Amino acid sequence: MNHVNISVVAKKANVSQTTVSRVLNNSPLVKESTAEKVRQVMEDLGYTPNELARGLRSNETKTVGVIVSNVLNPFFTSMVRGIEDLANKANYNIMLCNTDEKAEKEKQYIQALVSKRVDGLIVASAGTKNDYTALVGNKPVVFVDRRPSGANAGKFDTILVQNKEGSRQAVTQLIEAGYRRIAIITGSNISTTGYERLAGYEEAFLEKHLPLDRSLIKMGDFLGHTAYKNAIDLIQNQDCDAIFAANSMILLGVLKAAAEIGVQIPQQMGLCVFDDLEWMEYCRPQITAVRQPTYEMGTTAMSYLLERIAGKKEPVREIRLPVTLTVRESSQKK
Amino acid sequence: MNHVNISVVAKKANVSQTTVSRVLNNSPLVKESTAEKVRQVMEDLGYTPNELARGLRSNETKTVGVIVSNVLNPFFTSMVRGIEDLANKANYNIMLCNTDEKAEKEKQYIQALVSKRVDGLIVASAGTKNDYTALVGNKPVVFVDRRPSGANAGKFDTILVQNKEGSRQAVTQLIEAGYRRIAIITGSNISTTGYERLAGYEEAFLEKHLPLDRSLIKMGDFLGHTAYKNAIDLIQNQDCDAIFAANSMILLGVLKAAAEIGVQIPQQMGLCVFDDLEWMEYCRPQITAVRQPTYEMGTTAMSYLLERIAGKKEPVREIRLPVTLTVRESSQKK
DNA sequence: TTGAAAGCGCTAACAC
DNA sequence: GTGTTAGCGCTTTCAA
Repeated sequence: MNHVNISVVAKKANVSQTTVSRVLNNSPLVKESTAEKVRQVMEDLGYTPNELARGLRSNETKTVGVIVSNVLNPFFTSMVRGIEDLANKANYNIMLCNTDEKAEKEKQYIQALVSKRVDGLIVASAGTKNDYTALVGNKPVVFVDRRPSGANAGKFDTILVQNKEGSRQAVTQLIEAGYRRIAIITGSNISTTGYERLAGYEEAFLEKHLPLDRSLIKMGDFLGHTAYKNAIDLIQNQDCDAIFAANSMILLGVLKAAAEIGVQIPQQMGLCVFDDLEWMEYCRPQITAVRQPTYEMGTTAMSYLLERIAGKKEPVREIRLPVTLTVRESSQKK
Repeated sequence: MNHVNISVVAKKANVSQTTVSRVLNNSPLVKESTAEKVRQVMEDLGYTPNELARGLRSNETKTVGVIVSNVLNPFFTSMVRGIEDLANKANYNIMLCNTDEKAEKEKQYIQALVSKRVDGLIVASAGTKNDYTALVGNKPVVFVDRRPSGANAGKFDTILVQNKEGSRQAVTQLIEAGYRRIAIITGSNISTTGYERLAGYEEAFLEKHLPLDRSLIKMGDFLGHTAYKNAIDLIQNQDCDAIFAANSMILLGVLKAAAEIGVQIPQQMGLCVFDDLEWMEYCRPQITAVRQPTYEMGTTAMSYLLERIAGKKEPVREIRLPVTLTVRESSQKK
C-alpha cells in the first residue's frame, strides 16, 4: 500500500526494528510502555505488516489451498464454506481452485499453490495421474470426497463418505417401491465416488436377487455435462422406470430430460439422487435424496489439515462420514 | 518444500543467480543453450521458485482477493466461478472470503488480504461503515452487486445489475396475473440491492395505480435467516396472495413456509424470485424468476480488475448488467 | 529489556 | 550475454 515499513516505525518510535517486530508478534520480552508507544506509532502511520516478507522469513503464510472440481456443484460449495469458516477462525485464508476434473489443471494449481507457499492443501482429486508427493514434497495435504489412486496417495489423510452404503440404500428403496428397470447415471468409474456408488447400486440388486442390466448403467461425468443426453437415452430407448442420479449436477440433467419428454415422476418413473439439497424438499415432487454431511466434511478436512500444519505426526487417517437417505415423493410409486 | 533455491540452481549450472532469474522470467537476454542448461538443472533438482520472495521483490503476487457475503448463495457461487475462471486464464489465484454481511468481518478480511499483498480486490460489500480507501490505499478494488455508500466508495469500479427494473417487471407481472396483496421479502434497505429491489416493487404499484400496503413489505436479510418467519407471518396474518422474494436464499424460506402451511402455488398464492436457478425450471410449480448474469458479473469484475492492476487510469466505471424475467407457473393464477 | 547484523529467495540496476 | 551487488520487509540469533 503505502511505503511505511518496520524500519520507518522503528525510527519514529526511537526503537530498533527488532523491538517493533517483537511488538508485532506479541513477544512478552518488550516492556509494556515501549510496546504501547510502538503500537501508537503503528496506528499513526497506518502501518500494515508485509505478510510476504514475514512468510519468506518464517516459512508460514497462514494460507491454505483448496482444490475442487467445480465450486458450482453445491456439494463443493458447502464443503468450501466449511473449510473457510474454520480457516477464518484459525486466522487462515483460502485460495480456491476449480479443476473441472482435469488432472492437468489440478497439477498446475498444485504447483502454483506450492510456489506461493501455502501451508497446506485440501484436494478433491480430479484423477489418478498425479504423484502428489512429488508435487507437494512434505507439505500437508488432506484429500476429500475421493481417494486418489496415484502414487503415494496413501500417505495423506482422507475424508470420504459412505458412498456404497448410501447408494445401496437408495437403490434398495427404489426396488422396494416397486421399480424394476432402475438405471444409474454416474461419473467416471476411476474415482472413489464413481465406483463406490456404482458398487452400492449393484449390491442392492444382488441382495434382492434381481438381474443387473448393463445397459441401464451410464457412466458419464460428475460435472453433469452428459447427464441430460444419458437420461434421454435411458427413458426413450432403454425402457427404464427409475433413475438414480449419482450427484445433484447429474440430477439436473435428468430433470430436464424428464420435463422435456413429459414422464410423470414418480408414477411413470422413480427418481433418487446422491446429495441432498434444500430445494429438493420444497419442489414437487419432492426428491428422494441421500444426504452427505458436506459442511462437516469441510470443517473436518480443515481441522485435520491444521493439525498436520501444527506438526502432528500420527499415522495417516482415512475416515468415512455417514450418509442418510431421506425418502420423499419422487421414489414412491402411487 | 525442499531447500533448493535459485543459488543452488545457479551453482549446479555454473551460472549466476541473475541468469537463473532471467531464465525463470523468460528474459530474451539469455543464450538459448544456457537457458536450456539451466532449465535442465531446475528440472533435475525439482526447483520451485518461491513466489513469496518474488512478490516481495517485485510487488506483485498474482493473487486477488474475493470477498462475498456467503458463497453458499448460488448467486455468489456463480460469480466466484466467473472470477476464478478468468483469474486462472490470466495466471492469477483467488483468495475467497465470506463476510456473512458483517462489516467488521469484511474489514478484517480486507486488512488480511492487503497484508498478504494481493494485487487487487473484488468485493460484494457488506455495509457502509468501511472507508475503503483507508483500508486498501491505492490498491485496485472492484465492487460487485452492491455499491457501498461509505467514504470514498465512488472511487472504484462497480458492477451492478438492473435491480429496480427486474423487480418492477416481476411485480408488474404478478399484478397483471391478478394478484393484489403482493408482499415482498427483501434484505437490508441499506444495500443497493435492498433499496433498489424495493423501489422496483413500489414503482410497479405506482404505475398500476394500486395502493401500497406497508405491512406487506418485510425487510429481513439476504442470507435468508429471517425469510421463513416473515413468510409465515405474511401468509397467516397479512392475508397476502403473492410473495416476491428478493433473492433465492429468501425464496427457500418462503417455500418452506408455503409447504408447511399448505398453500397452493400459484392458485392460492403467487410466487416470484430475484435470481434464477436451474432447478426453478424443473420443479413443480416452476418458479417465475428474474435472471441475473451472475457468471458474467464475475468475469466482468475480474477483467476490470486486471485492467486496473495493469495500470489503467481511466475514469471510474459503473455498469449495470441486464436482467430478464422468465415467467413460469408459480406466478400465473389458473 | 533492547539492539546489531545476518539472511529468507528473489529481482534489478549497473557494470563488463 | 553474463555477473556483481544491493536490497524488498521481515525474523532471529547473538550480544549487551
